Amino acid sequence: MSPKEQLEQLTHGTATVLSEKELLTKLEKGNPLRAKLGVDPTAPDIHLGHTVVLEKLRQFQIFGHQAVLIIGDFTATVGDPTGRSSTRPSLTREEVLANAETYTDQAFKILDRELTEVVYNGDWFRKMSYEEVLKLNARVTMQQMLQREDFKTRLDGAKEVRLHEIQYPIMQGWDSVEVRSDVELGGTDQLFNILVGRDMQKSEGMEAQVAMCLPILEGTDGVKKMSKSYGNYVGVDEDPDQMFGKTMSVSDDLMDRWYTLLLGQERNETLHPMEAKKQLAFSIVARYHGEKKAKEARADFESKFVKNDDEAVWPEVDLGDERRLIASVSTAFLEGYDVKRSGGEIRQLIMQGAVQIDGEKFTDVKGILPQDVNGKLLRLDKKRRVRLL
RNA sequence: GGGUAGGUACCGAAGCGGUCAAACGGGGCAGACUGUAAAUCUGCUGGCUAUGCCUUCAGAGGUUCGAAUCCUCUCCUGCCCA
Repeated sequence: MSPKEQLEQLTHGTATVLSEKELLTKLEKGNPLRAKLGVDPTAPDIHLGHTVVLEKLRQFQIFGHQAVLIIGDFTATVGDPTGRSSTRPSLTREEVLANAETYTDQAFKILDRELTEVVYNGDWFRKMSYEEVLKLNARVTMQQMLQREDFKTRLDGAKEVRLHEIQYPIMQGWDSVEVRSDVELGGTDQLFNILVGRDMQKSEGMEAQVAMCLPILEGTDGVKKMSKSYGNYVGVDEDPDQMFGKTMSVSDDLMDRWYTLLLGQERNETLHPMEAKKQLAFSIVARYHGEKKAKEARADFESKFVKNDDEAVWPEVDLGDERRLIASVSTAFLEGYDVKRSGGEIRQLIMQGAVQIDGEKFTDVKGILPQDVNGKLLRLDKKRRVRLL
């Protein structure tokens, strides 16, 4: 493939590339590029948001370039302030290392393990002396740091900004020097950090890396970026049914975003939106679990929510001798869905008629279930039911 | 270091001696409607063995019949000054 063709494919789907011209020049040299991606194992699970950039890195691999995955075991203990409205909690080293392991395992669902160079930035940062740290700090001005939107809003909004937080971009930048990256990938929110990397490399007499930013994927709520801490994520490790279900719950607008960012294609406007969404959900599940599981997930979804099929498979819960409504619903949530609901929440569900058996609503908070419930479906809310034993 | 304003439920923000489990907004959850969409309407949103009981208004003490509200000390943050 010619450098020009590569350039075209590599930049496809990106939000910003600084600069395409530099990237082309690098490609024209004919050597494999070192493509860097830094990840902070602050949470162990990789979700669809991460996959946007991971898939891009995978593309570099396919084209014969060297993927360099930096595990920010050191930076994670600081916490990336990017886009944050408050200081991140610091993680202990143990937590970080544990997270790192599950993280890489999941990342290799997308990347080729054999072709990926994995490094830990603690390897160089832990050895650094204060003197060296100062030297790095001298290369960035306070003004540059303060230009950042996230810091500015926090300062204006009288929110604290801790000094260690401004170290983050500096450290990320230094990573680029250590791994001698030619390109650094990241979300658009990483642009500033990646640019610091360019400065760092230049002042070390290296050729500056190209910054390649990918769009940020919104989470299931359709507003905030997908993130574990916002609880709006779909993890690549989630079971097929959940993946399918979560995708089905997104808004139509968001579906379009997911189509372009995750599948790299546009949604078929001639289809009914729901059908289009089912296809999206199918593709996502198939990518991480295979076509077979995806088909099953779709069939399962349809029997549960479209056909309202009595034969559908629901979690099974044994109530034992318990027949009091509140207690029964509580154990159903806990054992069937691993969800803790307080008595108050359950009372609400009951009063509003969410709790039903065979279409019969139980609206009395002090109510009691019939003695013989064996095999019956207990409806907990719109989306959840359990089969009683 | 000095001055000053503050720390209230998931978040923002009222309350400034009893009627406060704490207004209001956002978020969240649920019901109706639907396509597990959007919009809209409605209800709920500290916990419980629940016409009552228990734990909350930064923390620890204290005053009072009674405190989120008053006093003392401690911790934390903003702003101004140095």
